[in-house]
Amino acid sequence: MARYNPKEIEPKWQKRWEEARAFLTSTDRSRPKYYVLEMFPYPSGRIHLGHVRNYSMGDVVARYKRARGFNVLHPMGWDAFGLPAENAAMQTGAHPATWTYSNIEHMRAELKEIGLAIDWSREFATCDVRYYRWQQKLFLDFWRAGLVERRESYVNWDPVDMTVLANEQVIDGKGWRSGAAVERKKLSQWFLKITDKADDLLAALDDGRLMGWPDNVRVMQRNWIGKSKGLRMKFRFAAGTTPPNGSREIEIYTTRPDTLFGASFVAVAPDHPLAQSFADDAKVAAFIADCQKAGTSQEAIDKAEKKGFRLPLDVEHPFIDGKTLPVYIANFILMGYGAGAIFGCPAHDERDHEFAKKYRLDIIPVVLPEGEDPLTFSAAEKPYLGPGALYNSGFLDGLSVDAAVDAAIARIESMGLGASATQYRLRDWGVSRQRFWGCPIPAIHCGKCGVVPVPEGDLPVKLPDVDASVFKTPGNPLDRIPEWRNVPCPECAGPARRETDTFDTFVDSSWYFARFATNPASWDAGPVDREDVDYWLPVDQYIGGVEHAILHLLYARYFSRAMKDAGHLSVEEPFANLFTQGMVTHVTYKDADGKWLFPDEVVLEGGNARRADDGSPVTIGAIEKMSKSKKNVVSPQEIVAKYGADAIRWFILSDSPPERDVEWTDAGAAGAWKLVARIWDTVESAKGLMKAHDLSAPPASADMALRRATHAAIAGVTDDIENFRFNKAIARLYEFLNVLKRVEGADAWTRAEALSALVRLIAPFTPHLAEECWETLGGNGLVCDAPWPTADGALLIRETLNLPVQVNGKRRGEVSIGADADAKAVEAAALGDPDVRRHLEGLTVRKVVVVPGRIVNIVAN
RNA sequence: GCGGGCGUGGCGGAACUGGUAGACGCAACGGACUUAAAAUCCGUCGGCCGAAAGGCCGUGAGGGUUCAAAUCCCUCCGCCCGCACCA
Repeated sequence: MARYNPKEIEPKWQKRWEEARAFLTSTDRSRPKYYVLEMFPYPSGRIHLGHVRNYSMGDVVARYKRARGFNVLHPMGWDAFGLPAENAAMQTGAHPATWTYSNIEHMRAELKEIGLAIDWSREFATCDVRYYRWQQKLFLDFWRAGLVERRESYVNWDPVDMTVLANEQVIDGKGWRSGAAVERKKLSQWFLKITDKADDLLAALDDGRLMGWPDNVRVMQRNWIGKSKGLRMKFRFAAGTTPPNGSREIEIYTTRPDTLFGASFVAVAPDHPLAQSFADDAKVAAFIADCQKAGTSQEAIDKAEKKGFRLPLDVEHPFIDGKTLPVYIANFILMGYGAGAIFGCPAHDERDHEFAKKYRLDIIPVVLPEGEDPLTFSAAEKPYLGPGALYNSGFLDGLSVDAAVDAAIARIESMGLGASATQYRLRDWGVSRQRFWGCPIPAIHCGKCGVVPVPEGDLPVKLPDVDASVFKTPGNPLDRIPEWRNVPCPECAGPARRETDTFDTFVDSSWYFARFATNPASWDAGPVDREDVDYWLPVDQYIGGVEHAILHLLYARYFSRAMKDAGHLSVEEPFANLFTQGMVTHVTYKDADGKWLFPDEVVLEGGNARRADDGSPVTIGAIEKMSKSKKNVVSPQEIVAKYGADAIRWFILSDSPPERDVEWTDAGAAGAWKLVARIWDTVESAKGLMKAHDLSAPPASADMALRRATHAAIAGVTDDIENFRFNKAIARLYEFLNVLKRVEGADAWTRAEALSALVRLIAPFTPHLAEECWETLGGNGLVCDAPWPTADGALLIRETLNLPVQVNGKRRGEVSIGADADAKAVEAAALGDPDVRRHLEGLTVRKVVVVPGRIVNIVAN
């Protein structure tokens, strides 16, 4: 018997697929469509096992759906703009484009080795002019449609990467890439008005449009959007107190207008115009500076004391004549949320309580918890946040919290002091980045005409050709290329300059799925082909890491809405079903000096580990996500070279449920390789068996036990793939294989049927092996074109059942009985079973529960 | 702090959503083949008692509902993820 050699067999079939153009997207629109998409990779240079897991899952779905007769779109491309290319340029002196495209070359070859059923004719990189020119066009469309805004704002400035970060890219006060402490800086920025769509982005999470999304992702997005309903209202300054800016009143936002009678102060953010208007006062300026200096890191926030600065201002209480409240600048008020100002009710808010205690302000309880005595109840020690009845509250007395909220809003509205308002935590999406390696924002700044869009006829705005040496200087090289930057104004033809900001790369990845859906023949005619995208979208199955639960997925959802508004799409939700897969983990190793070691620097012996070179002891550490810094990485190339792509695909899907983390182990990979060899041995000994039999109708002599196992495997694997339970599908295939081995004496026809099914069932997981087996057995054509096997329902129904019998809930015996036996017959059989009778000795049967087809329980005492 | 999730053999995990707990794989152990090893094949593999048949216990802990609980309810304990001064 020839040993299975993946090194020869896998490239052979990859070549055959390519020659047969097996995975080109069909234009046949008579069949139902199925669009499978995995989040496209950033071309960092190498494929890692996380990619392999992601793309293997998508490939199983794609191949399975093809076999089920769907017209499948399964594309691949590159999220190719971004900082690492510029960092590489700085370090190695290679131009970002050179670096990026050479990485793509390399990674494409690596992906092809995995044997993915991808239509490579639709491949593109987001840094291709052919792609990003249409992104510029989309932006101009959005601009025209009023979805774009340019405004001055404080931005999160990453001093190491020298760029602006979105709020979402600031993690614990640090830049998500550089890890540097983020600073605040005021800049003119381009914004996409995602908050205009906040309501619909939120509504779709719950109204059934995203039923195919995991709950946790929907929850995360809901929290991120952070809708709250409340009241925007004004407090008038008390007579004799006026701020330097001359304003008469201050606007605040609250979700607890019911607690207005418990108000004891008003506070504004350090950035608030009111606070800023006192900036000439050295003490105020010092306080504000102090607030801004305080880090935004997690630790800083946790430790930060509530601090306030008492302004020489008071406001009138809206409901209580003659009562005034002091006004503070407070460090815990955020300018970016609500009105950047609040009223404080210390009795019913944690932060206000802390603040009031520090500055000895009144703590007036106005909500009485049920069962408390109004005369003795106090919130002096800690604020009360729960429900109750209003008291100490004039016209609100006796109302519930909810009713009081409404009543207070109504009163403020009738007084002309404010109106109910909805607030979102979500901010508009700042898309400007001060980087070279991104899509240029198509705008021109003219001293006379202001900010002017680049005329569509002048698109694309291409990145200039630059020498790689320009990246040695920090900052944005686009600022330093006058011949690119200086252009005539498109409106007045006077001297003007180009926008030198480029788009956040999340813009690039917000519409790539629509581009893939467009036939490449139409790629130069527009961003998308309307007919194509209307046919293919939404993506039927999107697969990727949960780390994109908020940013990428929210932006893409927004972009679909914007594209719909601009007339490019018909769907607002781009991804009908989302699957978030777990990470690939591996044990970590450290040597005696505490240095991380690569797995291949370590030798394992029993439960111990030593260094491969000098034999010194190694500590086996935690199982963690594979990362370069911890060196617990295994390269897919090595595994492919050792065991082949099929084994790697099989193992990475077999060991854990796909949504959970999977631990990569050498033993597991070796086990998968054994499985490949085992299937091959089984098939090779049955060479030509399929060709020798007409499988359309079973002969009378067919082995029923094997036929049942075959059809149970078909039904089970089908169900498991449909439900993304790849680990269970694989377990069933092992079971089936075990049966196949046990019944080696079965007749040839039934064995042919079994193997024909087996090979098609493994094809989505181990496609090369499946092709080789299919050919060996004498199947027609390629197995990737073969129809999915169908289970014969009649063979799934057992004629006789083995029913367990319990006595008082404990299993005591088993009866074999016809599947059609009625409850009486089952009961009689159960009571007649010798094992059962033994356990019933001396007892009186009180009740017999028969669960049809499942179990019998006899209650006796 | 708020929100979400999870706890099952030595390990990854099954258990048809209340019906035989531990499928399948990995590891381990025993055996066959071999000069030997690798590979392969056969077998054992939750704990305790027992020679065996069999019995008792067992799904983080404790309680409850039910003929029947890993699954539902309550109270704890532990772990993971997301958000976090959002008024």
